[in-house]
Amino acid sequence: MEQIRQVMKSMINISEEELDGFLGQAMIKTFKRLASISRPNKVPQEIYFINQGMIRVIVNDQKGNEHTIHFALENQFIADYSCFMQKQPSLYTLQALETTEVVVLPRSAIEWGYAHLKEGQKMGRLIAEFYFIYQDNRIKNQYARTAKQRYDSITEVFPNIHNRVPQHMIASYLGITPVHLSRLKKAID
Amino acid sequence: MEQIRQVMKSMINISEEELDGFLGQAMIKTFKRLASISRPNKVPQEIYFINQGMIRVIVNDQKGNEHTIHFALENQFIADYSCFMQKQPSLYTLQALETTEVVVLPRSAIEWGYAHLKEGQKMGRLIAEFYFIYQDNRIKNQYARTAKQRYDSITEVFPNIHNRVPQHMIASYLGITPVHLSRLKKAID
DNA sequence: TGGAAACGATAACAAATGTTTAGATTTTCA
DNA sequence: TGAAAATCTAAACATTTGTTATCGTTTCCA
Repeated sequence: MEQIRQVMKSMINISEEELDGFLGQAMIKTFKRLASISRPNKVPQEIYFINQGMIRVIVNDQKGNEHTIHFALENQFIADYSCFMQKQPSLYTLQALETTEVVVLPRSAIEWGYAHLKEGQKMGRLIAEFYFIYQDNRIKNQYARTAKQRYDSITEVFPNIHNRVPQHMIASYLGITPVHLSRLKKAID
Repeated sequence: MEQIRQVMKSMINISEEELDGFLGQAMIKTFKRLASISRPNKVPQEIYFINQGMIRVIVNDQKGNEHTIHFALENQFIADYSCFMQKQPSLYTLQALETTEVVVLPRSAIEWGYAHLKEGQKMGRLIAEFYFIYQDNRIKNQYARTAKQRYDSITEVFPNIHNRVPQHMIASYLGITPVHLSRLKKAID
């Protein structure tokens, strides 16, 4: 649990004792490539912290088509955070794209943290704000940039993604078809 | 300042004395229809709470086209929150769509709240989480729904919008042209 | 309150994007 | 390691969406 300790210490003032108390409620799990870490239709009860590997967040539309909402990388927290907070059935699938090791934080641990960590609320605020900024950027780019421009700058957000993720999943993330992405790459802007 | 008091009391445990201290640092401003409340290229130093009226959040692309990112309604907090937090020059314009009265919360008041209100951090967390959920929904819908479906359900998020906002601004929010929206409305799904 | 500007529908045409199919190459994993 | 599956490009065609222009109607505000 060394990685998550470092990340938490970089975000808030927290003692070793507090960290012990918090992480004592967590456990480590490993998922194989393409395994589902979380599935739709049940209320999410866990938040994950990625030690190693990579997670893809997927939503399915009515026609059954998969759309890639997000990629989560090492040292990041990930969950269907929206449904977790609202205690609603999830719409997302969390899928391991590689052999992936995560720290599992159950809801009870999160609630314990808000109640007992001196800066627990601040930690929650910072994580929410981090994802708010990420999403705000996404939405901004969706309006103000073309798919080609978003493709060309994708490594700013997901470094090394081209070596870790097949191109059709990047197309899915960009909201276009794989065929169209193949065309865009070839195009002279 | 009665409205913002009620909203804050509904979010956190806060005493009248704390509210007095916090709101003593705020002031009320009124903007005329189509006036700019905040402009791009300077670091946002204020967060607004809408007493009366309506605010449109706009981003401009390289070609100078306007895109409507968001509509903010009565009893909501609004700002270029992303740039406010990062202390970066804003990319957004905040425009009053009607005569609009706001409570202005300067950065110093926000920082004072985090430091001195017993549940100031929690208040910050709840606001960030509220907007996170809103954005998550937007992104989800962008992937899993057509523009027509998003148009048909827009009043779930912005009640009464059709009586308050011209259709071409709704098209702009949906990310399509006004001509195309006019076509979609007529189409039999 | 009256003239100017904004607004929304529509049509014709252009451009962007999706769909389907095929084929060559690479990757996976039993 | 070798057969099966996945991946990427390409082309032809279909569909969706954007662009431009026009024309009544409504709204705005000096």
